[in-house]
Amino acid sequence: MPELPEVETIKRDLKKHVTGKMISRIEINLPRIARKHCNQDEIVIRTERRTIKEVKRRGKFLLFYLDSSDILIFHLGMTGQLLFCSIDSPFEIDKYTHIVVRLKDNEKILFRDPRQFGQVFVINQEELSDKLDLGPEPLSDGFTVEILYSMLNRPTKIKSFLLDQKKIAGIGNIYADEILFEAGLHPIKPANSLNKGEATRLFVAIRNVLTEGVKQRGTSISDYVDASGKKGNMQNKHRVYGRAEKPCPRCGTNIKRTVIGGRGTHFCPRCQKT
DNA sequence: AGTACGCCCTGGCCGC
DNA sequence: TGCGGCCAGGGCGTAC
Repeated sequence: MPELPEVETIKRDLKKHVTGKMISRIEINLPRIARKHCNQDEIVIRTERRTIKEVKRRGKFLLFYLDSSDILIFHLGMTGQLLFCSIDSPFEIDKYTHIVVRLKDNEKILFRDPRQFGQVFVINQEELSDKLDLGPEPLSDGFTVEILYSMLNRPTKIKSFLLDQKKIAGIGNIYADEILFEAGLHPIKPANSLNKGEATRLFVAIRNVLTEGVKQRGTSISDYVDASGKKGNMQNKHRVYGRAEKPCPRCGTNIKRTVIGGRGTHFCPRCQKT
């Protein structure tokens, strides 16, 4: 569910609500969510009575910088949600609420995740680049056509390339399909077959589609909601994702669905060239 | 070392 | 109404 635009939306919401606030205690009800990098007891100990200095995003990870040199990190997997809970915006702690981050005045951040693919862990700031192991942020100034072009040096299908977090951080299955439609590139096209012009089109499409996704506050197809529990609007703007056998908005040809790298892939067989 | 696939889970939807 | 089968936006471990 949550790709860069969704995590960015949640980050902006939580930043407003929790920056400068102290974590009284974290409760972890499902150990498997805390299986990576450190165990659940360590997470509890290293976050207790720590103040949240900053909230940031890196790829699809959400980062809470603490007043120690530690960072509390969440990944939402497929169905994860982070809900800010207060007197004004109460949320029920249900069977899918695996983590409760308790703040003062009965405020809380709830982590819900029906499919349990999410993760939580605490690492030191110095371990960040090592433990997350991500490619560049596609919306940052540091990401350029030249950098993108230099990474397109392998015969991997371009769709798989876009999904590889070590290449570019934050693109998931939905935005990958939308980006390739925007760029007019067939998802099976080998990455190293793109010429400079095609790489430029891909670069522009990555920026445009992700920026529009953030502007629309993300895509809500099933589980995704922001930190207030509200749905995004980007699903209404999709041109290929989830539109198999419906007409292409550009040429009218029926959109096709196939499977690439085990993921459902939607494309216009006429507009998108191999 | 790079790439492809099965698998981790649960819920929703479709067809019988 | 019930149930089996299939689908799902992510990432990892394993096998080449």
